Amino acid sequence: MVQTIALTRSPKDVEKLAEQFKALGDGTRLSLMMAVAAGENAEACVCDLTPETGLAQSTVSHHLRLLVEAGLLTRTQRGKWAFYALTKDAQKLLK
Amino acid sequence: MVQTIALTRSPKDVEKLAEQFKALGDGTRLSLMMAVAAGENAEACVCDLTPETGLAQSTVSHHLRLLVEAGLLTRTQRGKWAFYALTKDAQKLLK
DNA sequence: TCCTCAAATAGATAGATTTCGATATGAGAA
DNA sequence: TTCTCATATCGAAATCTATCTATTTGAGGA
Repeated sequence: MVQTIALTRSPKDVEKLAEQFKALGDGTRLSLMMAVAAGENAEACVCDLTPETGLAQSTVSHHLRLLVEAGLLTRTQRGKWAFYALTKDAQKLLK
Repeated sequence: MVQTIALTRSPKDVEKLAEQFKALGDGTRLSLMMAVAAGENAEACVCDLTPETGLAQSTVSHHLRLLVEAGLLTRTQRGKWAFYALTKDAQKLLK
């Protein structure tokens, strides 16, 4: 029998884990996560992330919101800019 | 800077990884993966998996196909039954 | 206060996904 | 070969998702 994270979790946790996998299950969002992780101090603002994707700013904002809701990114407002950073959960799933 | 699997991969690999996360990003499929991992010899046939989900047999078959296509399950025909087991990739992502 | 700029939200649309019932395939038994 | 059973495939419906443009919000500077 193979030991997995999943096997140690309750049905509710399975849904949460599925939500996190789903959030990572999109090329654009996975690239955003990589860009955040690669950023200075392991964080990045929307202004830096948007050009890298080639998508509209509103689309990037939408994807970042999904990642925050899934518990994979944190959002911090500093001046006019919003900075995103990986959560512990994200580091665990991506390491 | 946070070290991640993702950061070590090429754009093509990122798409493959995103596909695998996407496959795991559904409660039904994640539960199927858990059921397979928990099965005897870490494998299970559709006949065992279908009742657990409460879904139609054709729906379960469809989800299993997606998991195979993503490289997370293998399929082996033995007699009339099809047995599914986790791949190395799946064990890595779920451990 | 008023302007500017970064980011979020709203609303719309094209395309993808989940699910089902019905049918087809394919392996072993008779 | 013909029957049965496990699984896969087909076709359709409802729902969800990714993306855009346009607009709004909200923070700092003038």
